[in-house]
Amino acid sequence: MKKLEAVNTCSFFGTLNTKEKDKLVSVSIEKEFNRGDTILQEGEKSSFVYIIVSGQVKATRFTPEGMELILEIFGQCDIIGQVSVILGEPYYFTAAALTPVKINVIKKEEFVHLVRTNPEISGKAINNLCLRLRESQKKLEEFISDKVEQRVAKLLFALAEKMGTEIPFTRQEIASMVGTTIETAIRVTSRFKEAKIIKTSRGKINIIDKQKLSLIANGPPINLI
Amino acid sequence: MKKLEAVNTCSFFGTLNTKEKDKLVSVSIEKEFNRGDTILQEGEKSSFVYIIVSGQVKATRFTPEGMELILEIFGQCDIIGQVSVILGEPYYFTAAALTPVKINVIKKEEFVHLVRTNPEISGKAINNLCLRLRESQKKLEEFISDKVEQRVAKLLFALAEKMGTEIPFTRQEIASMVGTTIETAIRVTSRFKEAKIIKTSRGKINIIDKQKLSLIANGPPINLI
DNA sequence: CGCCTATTTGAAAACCGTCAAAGTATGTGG
DNA sequence: CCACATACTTTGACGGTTTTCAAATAGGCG
Repeated sequence: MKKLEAVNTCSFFGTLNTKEKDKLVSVSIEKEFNRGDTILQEGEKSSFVYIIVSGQVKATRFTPEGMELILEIFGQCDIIGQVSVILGEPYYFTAAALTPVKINVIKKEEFVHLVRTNPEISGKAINNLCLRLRESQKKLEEFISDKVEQRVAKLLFALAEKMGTEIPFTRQEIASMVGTTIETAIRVTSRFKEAKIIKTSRGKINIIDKQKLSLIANGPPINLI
Repeated sequence: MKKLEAVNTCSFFGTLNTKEKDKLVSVSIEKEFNRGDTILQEGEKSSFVYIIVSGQVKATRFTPEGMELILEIFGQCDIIGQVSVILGEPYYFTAAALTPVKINVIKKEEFVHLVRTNPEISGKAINNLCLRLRESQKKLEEFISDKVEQRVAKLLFALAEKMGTEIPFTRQEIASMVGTTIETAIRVTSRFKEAKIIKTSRGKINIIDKQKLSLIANGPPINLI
């Protein structure tokens, strides 16, 4: 009964009764992915939702010019493909594993039915969508009012809050999250390193001075040199 | 029974039975606003949702540097304040009437109860949130991959689709919708005018050549001069 | 007519993307 | 254990787009 793992772990399904959980488990398939694996691809017909049991997943889109944009990072209990399934459109982004990932796959019809018939679940879905909408709107505002340096500082600060002071992303991924090029991301992080705010190594960043980071993120531009 | 107007007009409430509609009407208050009036203010406690019966409303935020950003334009049947009410946070933006507006005001508790107990309504809410999330994510991508000229072209094209070829916005509002300054908005629209794509007058823009607009919006940069 | 707001234009500077080239860690196979 | 391949990181120079600051013009309304 390994599949119960997701159902029991995820707050999203916490309120189901035993019978409902059993049904959910019976219609779901468990899959595993390694770092880098593609879970679903932009443009594919959206026939399944994917519930993350463990691990992290990035949702990316590629602009016509080939620039990667990371829209969201999903973690435990997040549901991937929900919006596309509900809107009846092809998957909007490509989802790829950032770490080894365990996932429960549920058929579109089962998921929709579950959301339709279970008020607790639809309530959770509404909450979740509200949070994501806010996040997206906040990012929009950041793009308009912040320089790249501030955006990177905000990102690193938020990631540090969420996953600890060691941040396992490449400069390219940092760039894709703040919507810039790898070169500028490197130049910005290099300045942070100069200022002893972070330490860098291949594929990861360690936060040393979170306070200074939040100063840069929120305050006016600060002269780092 | 004027208040029934909103309830009957809005697809959001179309599936309620008579008794439910009556209840909704009994707990809502009808209000009217003139262009420029503030309907709700960012930071206020979110105690009501506002259902637009007629007219248009802009949702704006001001960056710390005083730059205005128009997040969304709401129209008939849209619900303002929904996300803030559901998340239990203060209003996230300021809503101001773009035209004369009729609105039904509903208490937070009544609205939440309605969404919780009526599966049809929660379904509609989920749909609505999914659409808004997609919109927001698309805008994010635009900011990263498009120049101002393309963003303005996209905006004008979309507005023309939605409200006809006469677009009743000032250059400042155009600027706030695409996240730029009024000066660049003016420079871009002036170039469009040169190229006979639009005509401009104080506070409004008339679209002449929608096709060329969509070329600029989607295609590669085009030399206008 | 006079005032207020919206629009316009110019010039300089900031910020960031692009292109090109080189350096450096990590792992693999011999 | 070394050498090589690969991917990640770094740096410099240049140019294009957009912001900023400043000042002038024009439309609409009482």
